[in-house]
Formats: sequence, C-alpha cells, structure tokens
Amino acid sequence: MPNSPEIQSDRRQAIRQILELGPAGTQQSLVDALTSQGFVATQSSVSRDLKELGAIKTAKGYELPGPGKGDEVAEVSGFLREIETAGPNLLVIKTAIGAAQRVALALDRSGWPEMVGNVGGDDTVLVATKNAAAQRNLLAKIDRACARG
Amino acid sequence: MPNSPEIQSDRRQAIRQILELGPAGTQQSLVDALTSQGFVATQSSVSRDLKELGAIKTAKGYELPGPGKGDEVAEVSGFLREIETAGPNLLVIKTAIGAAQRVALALDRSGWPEMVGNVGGDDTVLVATKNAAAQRNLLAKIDRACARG
DNA sequence: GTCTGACTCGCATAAATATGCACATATAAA
DNA sequence: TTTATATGTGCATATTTATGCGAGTCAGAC
Repeated sequence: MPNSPEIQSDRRQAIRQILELGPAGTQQSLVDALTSQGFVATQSSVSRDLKELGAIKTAKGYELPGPGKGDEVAEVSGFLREIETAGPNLLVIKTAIGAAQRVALALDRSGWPEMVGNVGGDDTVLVATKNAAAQRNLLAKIDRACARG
Repeated sequence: MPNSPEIQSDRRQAIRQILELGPAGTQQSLVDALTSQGFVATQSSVSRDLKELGAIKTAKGYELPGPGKGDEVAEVSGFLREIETAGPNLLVIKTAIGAAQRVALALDRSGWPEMVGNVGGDDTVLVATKNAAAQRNLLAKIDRACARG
C-alpha cells in the first residue's frame, strides 16, 4: 500500500524531529515512536528513510549529523551557475570560473551516498551517480543546500 | 585463545589506520584487512573494537569521527584539577571553581559510551559509569584527551 | 477510458551486527 | 608457589538491518 509522496516526506520530517530529542537505539524503536505519532511504517521503510536522511549509527544509536554535514556544499553555493543532467547518471555543474575544483571538493566531503564520484575542471564539475534515481535525489539535495547557503 | 592486552591495542591501532584510508563497508572487510596485515581476529572482536574506538556507521560504512569528537573534553582540560574513582562505577572530577558545569557539558557531548550520565556542581563533577571496566576506560580516555588539550 | 513508467511500500528473507557463554590467559593477592 | 579475580577471545546464536520482489498508486500520454 504505497503512500503519497507527501506522507513519505512528513514521515521523514518526523524522524528528524525524533532524532533531535536524542539518539534512537534501534530502527524498531523509531517505528514505535512513529506509530505513536500516527504514522504507519515498517522497519523496512525506516531503514530506507535513515539512509536517505544521511543518519549515522553511533554507539548510542542513530543520530543525524550535526549541522556541518552537507553544509560544505551550502558554503560554495555562491559559485554555482547551472546544473544539468546528462544521460541517466551524470550531472554537469557549471560554476564560476576557477571554482570547479573547490565545488568538487565540497561535494566529495558532503558524504552524499548517491554520488559515485566527480571530477572538477575549471568551470565545470562532472558528477557520476549510480542511476537516474540517484541523479534526481542528488540534484534535489544540491538545490536544498543552495537554498540554505 | 585470549591475547595479551598489547595485541588488542595494536589491533585497534591498525583498525584506526585502515579507517584513515577510507570507510570500511562491513566488519568482515575489516577482518580481512586485518588478516592481511597479520592480525588474527573475528567479526566479534572487530564489533567490540569499533564500539570501543567510537566508530560510527554512515551510508558509506564505518568511519572514525573526525577530530572534533572527544575534543570537547580536550578543550576544557585546563579546568580539570584531579580525578578519582569512588567505588566501581563512579568518577569524581574536581575542577576549577565554577567550571564543573562546563566540564559536565563537554563530557555529555563527547558521546563516550561508557558514561551513563553525570552531574556537575560548582567545582565537582560526578560521572556514573556502567561498571568498573567502563570506569577505567573512561578515565584513560579523559587522560588522553587532556594530553591533547 | 487504457496503457506505461516511475515511485513507494510491505513482506519475506538475506546479510550484517551484537552478545551470552565458556574457556584460556593474564594479573594480583596470599 | 597457589589461589582468586579480572580480562580478552571465539563460537554459536539472537538481534538488528538491508534488500529483492511484487503489489498498489499516481501522473501523464494516447
């Protein structure tokens, strides 16, 4: 029983909030917490959500990386000029002259899993992604990072 | 077949070095890497080592938190005056006057798993640990952090 | 309307991780 | 030395997490 895309994003927002309060020991505990908030989800979905949110597992449980993860990209957002897809698994990012290396480095450090690798030239960065879905996600994430930066 | 404590610490050092090079996807891959370096270990031990090292699991695999984790404690090391054990699971930390709160906060943020909780007074912090082993480890970690700070 | 393609999800299960237990060694005490 | 206590380990397994697959839903094309 698939949900509307909205429900998914609401659920992920809820997970964010729960993790703000403190680490979640197991995915099951997150499922329970979500349930008590009226969300319906299984461990499977939570597993996928956590990956998508970029959560990390520490000795205490799941946590969201503090601000500073992904912010590397926000910091260079001023250099970005244009982003286009090229085929199903390549992004072409045009940057300010000479800024491509810096942008490429920031992307590397972001730790975003949909990115397989990238190369920075002078004013262009090529980003390889696993597939079209990853390509789409990554594009969305970069957009979001820019909105913040 | 238990090992001398030295082997354990060497192995953990080796794990540190391996993780410096890049994230390890699974614990088994770490076991293999260790084996090829002449260390004998099973997944069980690696699991325990990773917890002890404070490793985190990201979408890419196991990583060591960059410098900055545990450094919270290093930053307040100047306020520390004396550390003593009290029973098998309590540490009593004497600090500079008025600094106990700040030290307690730093300890909280360190994320060290052997710490169950702590309370800061004016010049004294009480730290509760699960047991004697955790007490010893924590003491060692604080010492190490101070050496750096 | 039907079709098609992209997407999300749960189920079942594969894969990975954590841990209780027993034993071997080390360490300390007597 | 002998004895007692503590620690580290592997094995076996419990627990937890990830994922292949099929079903359900939606949007857009026709």
